[in-house]
Amino acid sequence: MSKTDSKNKANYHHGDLHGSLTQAASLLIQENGVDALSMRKLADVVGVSRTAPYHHFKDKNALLCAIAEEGFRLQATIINSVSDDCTKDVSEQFAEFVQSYIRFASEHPAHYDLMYGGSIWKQKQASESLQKAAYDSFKQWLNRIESLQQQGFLSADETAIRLAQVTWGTLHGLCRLANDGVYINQNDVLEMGLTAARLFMLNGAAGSQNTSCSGGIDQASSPSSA
Amino acid sequence: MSKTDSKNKANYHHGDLHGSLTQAASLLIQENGVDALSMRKLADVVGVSRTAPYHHFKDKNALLCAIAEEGFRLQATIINSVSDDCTKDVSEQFAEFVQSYIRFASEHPAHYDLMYGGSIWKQKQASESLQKAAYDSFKQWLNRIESLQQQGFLSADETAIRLAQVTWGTLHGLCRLANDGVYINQNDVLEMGLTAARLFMLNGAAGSQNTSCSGGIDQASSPSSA
DNA sequence: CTGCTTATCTTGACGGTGTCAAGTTAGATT
DNA sequence: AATCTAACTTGACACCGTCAAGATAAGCAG
Repeated sequence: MSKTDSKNKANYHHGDLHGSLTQAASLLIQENGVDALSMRKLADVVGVSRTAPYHHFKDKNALLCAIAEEGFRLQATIINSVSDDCTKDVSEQFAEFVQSYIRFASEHPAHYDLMYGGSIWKQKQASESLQKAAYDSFKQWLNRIESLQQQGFLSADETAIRLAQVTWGTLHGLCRLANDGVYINQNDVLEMGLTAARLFMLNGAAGSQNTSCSGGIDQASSPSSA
Repeated sequence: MSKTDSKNKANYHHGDLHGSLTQAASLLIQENGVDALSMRKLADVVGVSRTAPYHHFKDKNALLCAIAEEGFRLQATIINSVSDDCTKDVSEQFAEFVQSYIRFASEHPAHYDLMYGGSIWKQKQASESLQKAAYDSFKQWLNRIESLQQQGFLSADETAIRLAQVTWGTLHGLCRLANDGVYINQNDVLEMGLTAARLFMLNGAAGSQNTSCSGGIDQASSPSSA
C-alpha cells in the first residue's frame, strides 16, 4: 500500500526534508540544468507531495538561493585546497588558481549559473546570506589581486578593485561562454584563461618569488561600487 | 461585434503577422526580459489567437532565434556607425569600439541575452542563419584584433584567434555581469571595459597611427576551434 | 459565377508549471 | 489523555508551450 518504503517505518514526517531537497535539487539541476528543475518533480523525487517543499523554502527562488550558496561554499573549498602551495612561484600559483576556477565552472555548470546568473540576481532577490557568500568570494579574489599588485605582477596604474573587477570579469566571461555553449571545447577555455592571465600580468615583473604565503586580509568594498 | 477595429475591414488575415510578431516580441522582451515572454501573451498583444504564431515560427525557439538574429544586425549597424572614423588614433578608436559594444549590451539587454545566452545556444538549437550571424560578428571582431596586432598594439606572442577569444570574452564577461545585475553601475562597466583595453594593449606600442583605414578582410576560423 | 486549392487563423485539449487555502497527520508537551 | 504545533497532503487556480482538427478567406481554373 505504502508508496515509499525506503524506511520501513511510516514516513509522513520525512525527517530531513530540507537537506534532502537541496541535495536532490543539486543533483537534478546538475543533470538537466537550472531551467529543468521543477518544484513538483523535485518533490516527487524526494517522495513528498508537491507543496511540502514550501514549508522549508518560501519560494522556488529561496531554494535556488540556497543551492547557489552551497555552490559558493563548494567553490571556496575546491579553490582553496589547490592554491595554498608555497613551493611554486607566484605566477604559476595564479595560473593554477585560474585553472581551478575554470574547472569548477565547467564541472559544476548549474551551480555556476545560479551563483552568477541572472536568474537570481537580476529580477529576483538574492537572499541575504547568498549576498554575503558572493561578497566574500569576491573579497577573496580581490585579496589575491591586491597581493599580486603589491608584488609588482599587476599594473600599479589601476586601483586594486578595478583590477579585480576586470580580471574576474574576464575569467567569468570565459566561463560563461563555455557554459552557455558558445565555446564548446573546455581545453580551449583553460588555455584562454591562461592566456588572459599572461596578458594581464606585467612581463618584466621582477617581484619577489616567495613572499609571506599567508596573505593578510584587508577589507574590501563592494564589487559594484566605484 | 468585432474585437479589433484597427482596420475597419475584417482582419481574419492579419497581413503581416510575421513582422508584427518579431516587432511586438522584441518590445515585450525588452520590457520584461526573455523569460517573461510567452507565446500566448505575445499573440494576445498582436491580436491573434494563441497558436497563430506557430504558422510563422515553428517554435518559440525559432522566434527567439529570429530576434537574436535581428540583434546581431542591430549591433552591427550601431557599432559600425561609430567606429569608422579615421581622424582618431587607433587605440582611441578601439576604446570607442569597446564603449559602443558595452553600450549596446546595456541598452538592449534582452537582445544581448538572446544573442549570447544559454537559452538558445546550449540545449536548444540555433537556427542556421543565426549561427552565421554570430559567426560573422565574431569574424569582424577578429579582423579588428588582427589589425591591432599587426600594428603592434597587441601581443605578437599569441595567435590572433586566441587574442580575439580572450578580449571578446573579457568584454562579454563585463557585459554579462552588468546585464545579470551583478555589476549594477553602467558607468563602472564602461570604465572597466576601457581599463581592460588598456591592460591588453601593449604599453610601448609605437605603431603607426593612421594606417589604411579600410581594413582588409581575412578569413577566420570558428570561435570555438583551437 | 462555381468549385477547388491553399495559406491563414481559431477552438479545444493535454500535460506541464508555481503556488495558495484548507484540511490531515503525527509527534511533542502539558 | 488532551492539546498544541510543525510537517505534510489534497484540491484548486491561473498560467505555460504546443498539437490536432476545424473554420475562414482569398486566389485561381473552368
